[in-house]
Amino acid sequence: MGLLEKFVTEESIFTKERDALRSSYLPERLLHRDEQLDRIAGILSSAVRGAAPSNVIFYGKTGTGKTASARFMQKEMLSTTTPVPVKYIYINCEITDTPYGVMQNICSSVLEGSKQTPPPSSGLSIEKLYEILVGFLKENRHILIVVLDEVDRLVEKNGNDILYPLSRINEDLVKGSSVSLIAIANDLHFTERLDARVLSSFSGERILFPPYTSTELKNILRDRAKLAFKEGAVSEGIISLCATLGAQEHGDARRVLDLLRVAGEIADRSGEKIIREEHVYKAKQTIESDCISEAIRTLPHQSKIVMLAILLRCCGTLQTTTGELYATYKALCNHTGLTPLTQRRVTDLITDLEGLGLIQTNVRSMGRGGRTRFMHACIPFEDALSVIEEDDLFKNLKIRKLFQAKLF
DNA sequence: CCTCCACCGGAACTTACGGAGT
DNA sequence: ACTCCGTAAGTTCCGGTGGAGG
Repeated sequence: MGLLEKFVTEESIFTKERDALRSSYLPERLLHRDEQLDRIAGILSSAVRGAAPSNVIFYGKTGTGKTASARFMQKEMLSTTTPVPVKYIYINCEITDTPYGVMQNICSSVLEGSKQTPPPSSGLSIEKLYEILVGFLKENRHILIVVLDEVDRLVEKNGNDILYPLSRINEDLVKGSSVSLIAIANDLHFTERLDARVLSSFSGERILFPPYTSTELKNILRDRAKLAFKEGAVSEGIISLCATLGAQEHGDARRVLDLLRVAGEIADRSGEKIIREEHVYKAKQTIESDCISEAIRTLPHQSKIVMLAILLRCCGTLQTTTGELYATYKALCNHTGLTPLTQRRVTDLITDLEGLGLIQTNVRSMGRGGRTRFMHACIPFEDALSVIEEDDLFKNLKIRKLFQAKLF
């Protein structure tokens, strides 16, 4: 029997619908989001009548159904006949995080199916792209609904550079064409960073997505489990365990679904017919350590060295300061042949590492001793070290020997 | 109350790069 | 061949800043 064959012949606990446990899966109906969907439908309904819907902000923490709701409305919208053609454009600003990228994305979607060639991925000015878009919308009546997911990222990086022109674009358009924005933000204080002029274009249309309660999470899990697993594979106890284990801090449906899916995969691989508690605990561990390894592995070289320096420094003393760290960092650069960055730049890398959850920092004043950032790694030393060692950059560097010899 | 340390962190500027248009 | 464009990464400059010690 071939290596893969046994996985085909062997009975799986999954049905063909195992994707129902992925956060990208769009169910027939979204549980516990009726109120939000009603309001969104109310706002977007003007598009169905051929008028411009107002701009709207969705806000709420991760895994509260914001993206799913936006996608859900997209499906609804596309299955409705409208007097004016409606284009629904989804942009994830985590991926497309530059003003040019957003503008190019919109233009390409709008020009899709027309004779005009879509604008290139670079080379033109943003004003040019704006002209292309306005020009097309003036000649062809269209209602555009642009979803900007993770918009916080875009605003954090570029301020109101792109949101401002987009929220004002209707002033340059003729009757019949319009552009409406759906901004999706994780940060509840997102609006504070917005320009007053941009904010006013959202005129109070804000929809809050509160965290799911544990009962709601269980309903969602049960709903999806029914699709993804064969009957009897998941007990009520497992549903409850996933709901509590996966959502300690807030009701994040994504994480809870991931947990059940991975637990299912673990059970499946060990050839069991039902998911047991130990599979869920194992899944939680797997997900966590995979996250950390992936975060470290994808770090750029310079950040890896900074991370390594923190690990080495913290191993003996539990925490370290920027000054100490920078000295170690420079020593490591010497050993690896990389040119060290300035301390200013390194502090930014430290901030990045904290953002990834790999380290924790806090600034503290020591009076005459100055003010500095104290930091410590919040991941297991050995795990992190072995991931870093995989990098070719450190092939010739005997990290462990250096560490023992205290060469930095 | 003032000083002064050792950094923090905002902002502007520089460099490098890939691509477009002419 | 040359200029212009946007973006990413990094540098330079510099005005803070919390609180122990004088």
